[in-house]
Amino acid sequence: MIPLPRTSDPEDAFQHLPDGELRYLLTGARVKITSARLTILRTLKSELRPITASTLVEKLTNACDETTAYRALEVLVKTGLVHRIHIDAARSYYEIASGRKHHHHAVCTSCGDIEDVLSCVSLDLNRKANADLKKFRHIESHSLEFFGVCKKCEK
Amino acid sequence: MIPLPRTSDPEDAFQHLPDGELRYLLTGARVKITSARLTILRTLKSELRPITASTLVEKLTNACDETTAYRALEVLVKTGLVHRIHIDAARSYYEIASGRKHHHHAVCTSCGDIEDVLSCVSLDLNRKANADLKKFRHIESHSLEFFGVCKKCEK
DNA sequence: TTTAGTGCAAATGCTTTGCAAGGGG
DNA sequence: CCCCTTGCAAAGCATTTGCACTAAA
Repeated sequence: MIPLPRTSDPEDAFQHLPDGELRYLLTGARVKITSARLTILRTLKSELRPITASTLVEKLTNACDETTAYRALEVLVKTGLVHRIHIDAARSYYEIASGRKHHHHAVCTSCGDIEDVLSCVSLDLNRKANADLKKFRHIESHSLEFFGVCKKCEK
Repeated sequence: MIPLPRTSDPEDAFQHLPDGELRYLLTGARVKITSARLTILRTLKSELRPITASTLVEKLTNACDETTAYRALEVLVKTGLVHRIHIDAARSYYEIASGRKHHHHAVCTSCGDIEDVLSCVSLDLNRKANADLKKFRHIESHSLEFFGVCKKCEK
């Protein structure tokens, strides 16, 4: 069996470009490749935890306007490339979705630090919830956040 | 065995008053009994689902100022008599806590309707999450919300 | 070339704050 | 009587919108 030439891989079309992978993701999501979207994806990818829109804009150091960031985030959330998280009412947090396994978050109620919860605490949660519901036929997703005081703040 | 006289029950001291139970709850929480707090508790108690601060204020029909409602809610959440829920970033939702079992919510992503999830989908969630965490010694609570399109909106 | 994205300014909506007056324990 | 709570007005922030301009496909 002859290996397919590398160029038959659609991802290759982007590999020689900067942000090749991100361009590929945006194309796959059927949205335009713009520098705001690329920069936001690149920034979120480098983050270890979810960040707020204003933190994001700071890190972009004027690569784009705040309004543009909100609009780009909206698009990225809709395409599923970015996840929006609701920890408190004050603001939304964003994290890269692509390439990450389903996970949850533990939030320090004192300093706000966030740690991922990778273990599968949530096996079958949607199905179990569904069994209990009258108004819903299908549950599509869930959000699960844990709260406590982290070790640093405990002291 | 002679039954204790009813007056030995501390709750009785409030039972003959309007909102006796609510007064008892506020006293137990060591906060002042004010008409704003009583009205808010009474209103939330009559609600079938969590409501926003502005919906609450509408229902109070000027029983108190909006600012007072926010301040009262703050106190009630701190005492644990009311739960604050973060479904989206736009606003907080509130529900009576007292007398209700631990439960979660299913939220319609189309119309915003909310149904309680009573079944125990979350057995041992905190402990399981804790086993996975480096930055935390104890997880104290969690929030779990389900999302889907309700039957009405499905059509 | 055509549609979608951008920047800037202004508006919106929820929530908080300052301050003087009022009410609960 | 003292302190906490209230009402009103104004401020604060995160987010959205309108509009003319620019850039992606």
